Amino acid sequence: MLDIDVIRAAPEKIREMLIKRNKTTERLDALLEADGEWRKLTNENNQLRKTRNAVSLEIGKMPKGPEKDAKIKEMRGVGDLIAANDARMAELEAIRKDNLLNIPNIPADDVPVGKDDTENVEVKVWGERRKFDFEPKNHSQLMLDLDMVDFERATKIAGSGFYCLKGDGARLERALICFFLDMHRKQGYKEVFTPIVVNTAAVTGTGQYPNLKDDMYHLEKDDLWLNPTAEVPVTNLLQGDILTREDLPVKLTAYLPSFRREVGKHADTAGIIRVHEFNKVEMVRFEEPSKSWDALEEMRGHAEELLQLLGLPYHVLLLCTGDQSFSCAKCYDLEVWAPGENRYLECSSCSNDLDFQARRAMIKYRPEPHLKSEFVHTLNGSGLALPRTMVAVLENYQNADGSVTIPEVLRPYMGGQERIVPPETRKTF
RNA sequence: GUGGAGGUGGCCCAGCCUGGUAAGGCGCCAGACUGCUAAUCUGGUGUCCGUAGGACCCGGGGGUUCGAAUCCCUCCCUCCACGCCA
Repeated sequence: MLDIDVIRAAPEKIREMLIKRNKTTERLDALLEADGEWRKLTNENNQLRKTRNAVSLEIGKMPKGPEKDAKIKEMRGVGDLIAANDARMAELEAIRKDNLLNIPNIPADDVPVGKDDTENVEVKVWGERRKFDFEPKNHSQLMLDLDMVDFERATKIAGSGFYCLKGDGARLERALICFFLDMHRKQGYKEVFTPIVVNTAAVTGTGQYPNLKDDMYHLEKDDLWLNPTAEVPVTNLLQGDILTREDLPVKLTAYLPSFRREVGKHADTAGIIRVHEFNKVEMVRFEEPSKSWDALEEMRGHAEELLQLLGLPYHVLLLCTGDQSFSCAKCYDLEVWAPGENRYLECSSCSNDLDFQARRAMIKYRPEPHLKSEFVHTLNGSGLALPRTMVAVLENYQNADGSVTIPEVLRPYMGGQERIVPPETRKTF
């Protein structure tokens, strides 16, 4: 959520921003109109209340009689006027809030202007793409051949778009999670494990609600949402808090399942690249405003380190204005190379949201004990999304005989195992 | 789920029964004073509209009233006890 004062001061800058982001400006116009009328009525009601407060005090001291009755009657009329204004103001505030909550963050100055994902800018390429002397399989085939996954049975119990890992598939998943969390701990993040369902205040705080509400699973009876990304529960842990400067930076990491309805996105890929439920390890940071840009670069480095230690080639994209998500001011995507797919797969997004989420979730800090509290800056980055990392591991580390070599950094988490090999006999489990 | 207690500025807490427009303390800041960053005294320390000034704020929402922290309804949360339970 943007600062209404900033919008009032320079509405034309906000208009330009929306156009750069490839968004309409209707909401801005509606917001400004509602705000103008709201301010007018606010002043009007302030005057009416002032009168009523003074007269009410007099009434309390007056003796019974026609004079007192007349005053009471007069004040009853004033009360009606106030109530009428209040009703209109409530409407205006709802309009204002609805529009304010639906206006995206302002892209940082160094974010390239572009209409969609074709105009993102590649800022870094890391690693050598492996040259295969055989035709590399895609992950789906590998996982089936190695008996690591069962799509049908997952569909049976949950529907299409879900999958069940088994055997070395499940163990590799767990190894990756443990590796990511251990690395983030070394990088200075404190591990948390939060609830996987969150309330509407939480999804509003980080900006998924209302504009992405159709992509989240909603538990109607309890009005709760299934976690769409760990950014939501983890960032909102500090909802409503006022931190001290000594508290900052707060660096948290969490492993959490994430749920996406993926409405309108057809499953263009068989396998586990786009699914309704997937695991993700996330980094979330709360920073002093002056330090958030450095923190973004550092956090991106933390995510990159994981891919480097896994020995997976990747590149880094700086997202353009048209492809940026709603809440962020600047965002890098890390895409890992998947030779079986013959393309890059997005496995991390690292963004600085500035005070956009903090203003929604009321997360503040006091620069000094006597100074007024200010909003913190929030950042989040995946480190990393599991399914696509697993795809990259399997496809990059596959061998001609159909086996997969386990990257060295993961072996301690798999009891020293070095390879995943096809099963000798096929049994149900 | 049942019963009880509770939710008041950054923190603690009074006021509620009996409606009259939020007291006090701690912390922090400024000023005064004093050898002193200590003690003491004075003032400041929530949000909104704003030039002034004013309005609002007692967990959220609604109601009664000229006037609600206070009375009524409703929802949420916390603590304690009991119940149920992985």
